[in-house]
Amino acid sequence: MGMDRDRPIERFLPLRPVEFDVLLSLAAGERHGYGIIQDAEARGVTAVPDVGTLYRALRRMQDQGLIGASARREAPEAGEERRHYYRITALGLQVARAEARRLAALMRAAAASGLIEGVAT
Amino acid sequence: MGMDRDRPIERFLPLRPVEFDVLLSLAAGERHGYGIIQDAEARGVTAVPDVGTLYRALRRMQDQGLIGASARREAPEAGEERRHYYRITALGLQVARAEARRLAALMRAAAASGLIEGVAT
DNA sequence: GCCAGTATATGCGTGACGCCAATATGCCGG
DNA sequence: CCGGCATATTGGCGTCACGCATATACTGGC
Repeated sequence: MGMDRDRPIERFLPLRPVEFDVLLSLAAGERHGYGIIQDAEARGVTAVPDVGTLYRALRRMQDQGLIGASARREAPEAGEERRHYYRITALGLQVARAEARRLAALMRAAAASGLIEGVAT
Repeated sequence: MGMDRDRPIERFLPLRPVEFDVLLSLAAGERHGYGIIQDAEARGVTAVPDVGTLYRALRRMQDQGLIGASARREAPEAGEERRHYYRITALGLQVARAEARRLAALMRAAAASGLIEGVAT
């Protein structure tokens, strides 16, 4: 699987934008693909991932062990039969945290360069 | 140049990791390619862009009008003859700010999901 | 019946990526 | 003084991810 026994976390950084979107949504709870897109739409106006990009990213990230299929898939309620639910894995959580740290460092540098003005916490 | 008369800023979002690295370095002042790499190395340990990726991104971003060739190129001091200096453009600054806002929103969502612990401002 | 929304998947062409090698200069140690 | 390391940029090569479009299918409203 190309698992790279050592350096398991940094191997994935920097995450592609769509990948961080996915991990961010799944960190808040189980979601299906379309729900992740709706999350992105609700979060900010700009930069909603393309559907093709999203679904392919989901499969890729599943292969990499960053996310996994949810058990909810096995007991679908009414109206969600078509949905594929995903959950974040322990590895995915570690990677997401590492990426968040990277972005935080970037934001600090951005603030130091005067790139950020009215961005409240 | 494929300028896209309307929606000039959002067109570029989300920036690729290497592109934000570049704009971030140049927002702090003029730099040459290798200097940008050194900036990234100094900033955080992880995720330093590959040289090929960096130099290709520089040319691409110049074509897009995000960065421009510096005037310093015309009057090279001793030891910097080989260097190509770049500066951020007004457009590049706008794009960098928009991306910083996007990332800030992402960080807020990350914090809400408990992804961030010890990340001080 | 049709259009819009929900939900996932795939084909296609372009282009960005990571890795590596080439080129060239300056500097320092042995 | 010569080999190696840091500096500095460029190009080739193969792979892969992207954006766009289309296909499929179900639901609900008008």
